[in-house]
Amino acid sequence: MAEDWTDRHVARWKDHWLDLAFDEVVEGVFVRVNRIDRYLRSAKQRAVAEVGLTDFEYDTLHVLMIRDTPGSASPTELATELGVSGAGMTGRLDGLEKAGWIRRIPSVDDRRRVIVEVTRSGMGIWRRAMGIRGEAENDLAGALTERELATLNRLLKKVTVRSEEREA
Amino acid sequence: MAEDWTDRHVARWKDHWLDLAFDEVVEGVFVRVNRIDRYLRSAKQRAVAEVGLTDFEYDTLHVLMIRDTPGSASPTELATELGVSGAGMTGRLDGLEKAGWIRRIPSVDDRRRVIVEVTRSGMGIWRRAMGIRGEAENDLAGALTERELATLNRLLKKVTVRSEEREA
DNA sequence: GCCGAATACTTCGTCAGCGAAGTACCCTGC
DNA sequence: GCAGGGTACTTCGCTGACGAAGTATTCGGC
Repeated sequence: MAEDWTDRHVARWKDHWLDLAFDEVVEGVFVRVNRIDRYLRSAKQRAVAEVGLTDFEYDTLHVLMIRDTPGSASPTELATELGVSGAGMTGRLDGLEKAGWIRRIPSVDDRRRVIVEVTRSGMGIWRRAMGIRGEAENDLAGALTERELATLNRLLKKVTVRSEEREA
Repeated sequence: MAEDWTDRHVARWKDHWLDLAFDEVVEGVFVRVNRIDRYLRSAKQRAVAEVGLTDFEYDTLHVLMIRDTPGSASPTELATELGVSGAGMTGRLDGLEKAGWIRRIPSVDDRRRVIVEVTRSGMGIWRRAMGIRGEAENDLAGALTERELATLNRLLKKVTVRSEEREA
């Protein structure tokens, strides 16, 4: 197979930094993981721009939708899942609310709380972005056979399982 | 094997969003790629904080070092490789220069140009961060046998090759 | 049943980054 | 040999995010 960016990266590294010990295969795996993630991020950004959302507006709608209670959450929950500060969340929600994609509803049983709910139009625009985004993923996946995809998935899971052990 | 975050994500998705067609394995692969990348990003951030660098300071030193002419580049080259604007690069270099990790040298043969050069202390701090960062990668890689790692690398390369075709 | 601690969210001041405009310089064609 | 266009970097005004402080509400112990 022709060489990719990672091959060139690894080759260059070897030439210049012989003294910093590293395993070529390990380096290759994680650089490629990073390159794929980066590619999909930019594909996502294009999808999202196409329907008229910014990156962070989409992200916020996305975590709001893909949860046990789809389309409804507290600002704090969203902030945690998005890895964003409470203050940042307030700012995001202000924008989304003004655009009409979500609404804030004061909780009746605990008046400190606010419930964030997606609107019909918010759900619509998120779904359109999702569709375009899925195309890019399926296209990439097409580089592998079904058997290869299953193997890849199995091996990646071994890695994520360990990473989640480390996080715990 | 026990379930990971991605398994739960896929299961939840299936329950709530049957109508948005998607392939479980494809979704699994790319969500896991994202989870691994995210884990390594946060591991990197810890490594980098430990030696006293911010994320973007490390990134800048890093692209300055891992190139054909290690430790020397123009601001524009760095900006392109980091995906940052020219203005942003100026700001980063100001900080790095003040901290004594790089210096700006005016080019003699083209006085519009500036050459960014890493200093001895800049190289030292970058290397320390690299070492800690490498430990996290090797630890994750330990979840797989050498044979599995090689297979994973081969399959990932098939995917990156396609992504690079799409980018061209 | 009331006081102090905890919780949920917002406001405020600051920072890194962006795009656009500005400055300085080089190069090409006439 | 100089005018016009391009290049390399910096400055400027603005935006999204952060942490810390502020406001409002609930909870827990006595």
